[in-house]
Amino acid sequence: MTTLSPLVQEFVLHFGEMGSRWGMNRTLGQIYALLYASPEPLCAEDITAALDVSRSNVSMSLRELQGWNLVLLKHRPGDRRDFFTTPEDVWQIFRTLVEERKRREVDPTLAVLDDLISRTAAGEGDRHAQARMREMYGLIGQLTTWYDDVRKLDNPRLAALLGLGAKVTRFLDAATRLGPRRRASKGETGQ
Amino acid sequence: MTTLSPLVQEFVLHFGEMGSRWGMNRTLGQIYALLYASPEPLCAEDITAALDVSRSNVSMSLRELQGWNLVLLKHRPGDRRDFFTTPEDVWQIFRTLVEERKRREVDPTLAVLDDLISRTAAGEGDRHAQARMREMYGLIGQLTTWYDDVRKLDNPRLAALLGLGAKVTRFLDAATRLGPRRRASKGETGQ
DNA sequence: AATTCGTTTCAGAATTTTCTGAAATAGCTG
DNA sequence: CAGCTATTTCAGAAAATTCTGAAACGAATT
Repeated sequence: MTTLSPLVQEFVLHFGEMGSRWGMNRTLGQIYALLYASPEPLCAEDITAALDVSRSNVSMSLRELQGWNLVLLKHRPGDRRDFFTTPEDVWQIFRTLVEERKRREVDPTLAVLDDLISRTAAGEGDRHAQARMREMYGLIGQLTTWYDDVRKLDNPRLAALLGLGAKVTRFLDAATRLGPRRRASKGETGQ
Repeated sequence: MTTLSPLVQEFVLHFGEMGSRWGMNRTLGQIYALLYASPEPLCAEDITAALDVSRSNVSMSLRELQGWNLVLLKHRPGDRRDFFTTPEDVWQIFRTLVEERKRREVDPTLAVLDDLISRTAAGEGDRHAQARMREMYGLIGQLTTWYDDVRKLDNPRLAALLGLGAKVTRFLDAATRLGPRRRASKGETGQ
């Protein structure tokens, strides 16, 4: 990793560390960061040199990152090597990331809950457990349908939604007739 | 794990597997699931028996789950053992979970980006890298301020926001004067 | 102050995940 | 098709994480 400027190097190392927390691994995070920060596409050999990891590791990681849609393949005329970049639009990257995490972290759970809830309960304990599972299923279901809606927004509208922030309550109150904001009463956490 | 009904057992095992994908580990996930599904609080010994993991592992994991605010300590009169449950309100659990992930996954990155952006660039490459970092910083910043706003909503209002789903565009268009929904034009991905 | 019951700590064992290097594969080019 | 260059695969090495058992600790009780 000797050819990188200290600035980029720190960026890359940080993403390496975060990689593990984001369901990737160190190399995946580092490669992504390197490509993200690089002004032009890099080939596998460049990456090997820059990060000082084995050529095969780079190859496997690039393949996986392509599976995540987080890196793109580019070709140069008269050069048969593969070059790689990250998508330009950070919003698109964000959408991809969320989509991917939903697929890996949420969907399987939803499927299991759906199955378990429909089983016939064997006793009082099961009955209670199923009630709890239904609560969880309901919550996750609401979140995912909301997400499915929001996901369809184009970038300007998504940005607008984010920009709205707290002001969204005004519309909510108007739309749902909850009336003006009350003090939290017993039984509501209020946050 | 012989004393659990098949239904609860499957639930527990699934959460064990998912645990790893959610930044926990298997035992953490299993204990949480067990407590979540259980009709009443359990003590550490109960958990050891139910999951067939070592007593010390249960102890450490309970401590960590308390750190995540995902399990609560309960006491019974005339019994000096500690008993544990999960918070009742699934919304609260969800809030906790998101908060915790933000703290672990987002905040550190934001701090690093903030630092790196303010450094003086050593060359053209650094200049480009910093521009990219600013893009990323801007996106994450927007997301977190939005989150900070939404987090303050009480449960009914949060539910209302979710219920709104796609209809939110109407308010957005009204609020931002973007005009009626257009076809995506060049430079917008549209999703 | 010794006993009992419950909890915590921590070194190292067991397991899982990640990474490497050597060999296989694939696809041009002359 | 022989010779290159670039890429991929995969068994096992290396590293990181998770788990255990034995011992320490703490606090109430006799």
